[in-house]
Amino acid sequence: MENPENVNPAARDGDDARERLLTAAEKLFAEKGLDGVSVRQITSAANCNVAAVNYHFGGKQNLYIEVCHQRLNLLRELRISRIRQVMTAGDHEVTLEELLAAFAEAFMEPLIGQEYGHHTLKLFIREMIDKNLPEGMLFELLIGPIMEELLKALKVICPELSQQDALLSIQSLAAQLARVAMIQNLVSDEKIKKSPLFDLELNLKHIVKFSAAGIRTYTKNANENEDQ
Amino acid sequence: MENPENVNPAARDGDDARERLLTAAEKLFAEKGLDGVSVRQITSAANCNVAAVNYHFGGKQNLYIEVCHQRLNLLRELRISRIRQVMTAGDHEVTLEELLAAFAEAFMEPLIGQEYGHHTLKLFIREMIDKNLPEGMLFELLIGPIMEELLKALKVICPELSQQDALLSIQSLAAQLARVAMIQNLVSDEKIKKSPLFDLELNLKHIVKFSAAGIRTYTKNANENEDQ
DNA sequence: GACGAATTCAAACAAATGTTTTATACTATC
DNA sequence: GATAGTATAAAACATTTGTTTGAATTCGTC
Repeated sequence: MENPENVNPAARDGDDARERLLTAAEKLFAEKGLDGVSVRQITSAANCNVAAVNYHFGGKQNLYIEVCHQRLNLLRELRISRIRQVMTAGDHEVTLEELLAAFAEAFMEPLIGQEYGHHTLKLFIREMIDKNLPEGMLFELLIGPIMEELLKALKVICPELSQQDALLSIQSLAAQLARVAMIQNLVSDEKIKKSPLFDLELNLKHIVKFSAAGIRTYTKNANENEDQ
Repeated sequence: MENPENVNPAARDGDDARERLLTAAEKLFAEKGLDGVSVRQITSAANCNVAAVNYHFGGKQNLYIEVCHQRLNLLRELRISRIRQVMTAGDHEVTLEELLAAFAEAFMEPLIGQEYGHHTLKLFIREMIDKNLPEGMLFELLIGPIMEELLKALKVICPELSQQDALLSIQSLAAQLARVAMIQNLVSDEKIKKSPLFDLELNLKHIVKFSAAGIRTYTKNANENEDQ
């Protein structure tokens, strides 16, 4: 109490061991997954004892869940706020391409570039392959809310679009974005990365154009019936 | 020896230990990945001694590479032959939708349904996240040749399509298909699976329509310049 | 300064890992 | 039937794993 600014001396620079463990674990788990990292790797990266993980979190798995929880919440808020921001810009009617471009940016931004943002996608892909999180956590905390938000926005712009077609289109969009993020992060060969096909801007432009056309296929003939 | 039909008793039903190891390892590696499976799990599934892996393959990793090699070759031939088959059907001009649908089928078929085909996608996704195969093996044995084949077919149907637009479109298509395969395999919740959004046929129809529209965006205004 | 609680630490735990070793069984050839 | 080469087997190898223990240290509070 004597020091009103730093009541807890360990909190000097957020330097609690618990906090150090979280940041060290976040980076390591994202890189190599739950089973790819040993408790000793984490604790030595966090500069604390092996027992600290069990003391503060009650086990390796709990630490993993805690880390994912933080990351999921952050990611969700980033993306949702970006969608809302575009939809309420207000100076003019939002075009379909603008919405898709904004979502594409919101989708990609946390997944590429940053120090450990680089590995965030890895973490979630890994989670889809071998699940370590509680059932449904990924959907409830991330996928569900974002889909809902994008669906709402899409319906404003394309009112004729049926719920089902909208959802299918959203998933097509997300799939393409995930692929680009994957490639941006995972292709290590530098000379391949220079190829225009791996250029981020080019890919995003393509995906927006490609997907807008796909979506308009549903809006154009909403009352016709064209397939054979 | 006295039995002329089975000169080698171990070969009775292809029951070499080496062969048993390959099939057991294929299934297990696909499910859990290289690091997710222990040598003892493999050998006990193959009904042989722990040392057999090192004796026949010189180590766990070599066995993994051997398994992947087989699987990659099989997958590539399946898909390429399916593309060629459609393109040389010959009774009429192949439409864009027909090609896309054929590729979609060729892409999905080995990834869903079968006993261990179920896990093939897992194996490759895992390989993208943490690489255990020799550098470039995945691209050279699978992705590259298939892209080339599909590119060739696409150019026949859409001669106006530039090489770059064609490649981008192919990747958009593959990304969407990979997502569907992923969901088909990985979503365990049965009541979610019943949702029309997870219906395989519906998704494939959507992807063909959606992607055909996307591709035609490039062919329609090959000489115009429409984006602002 | 002293007390009790919270935290850190070195050490040890049992279990599981990939691989190697050494010995035993098999199989074909002479 | 003996012999060389191949295959299987049980056991031991040295590491590494996540977690627990119990003592030492630090903390806020009186």
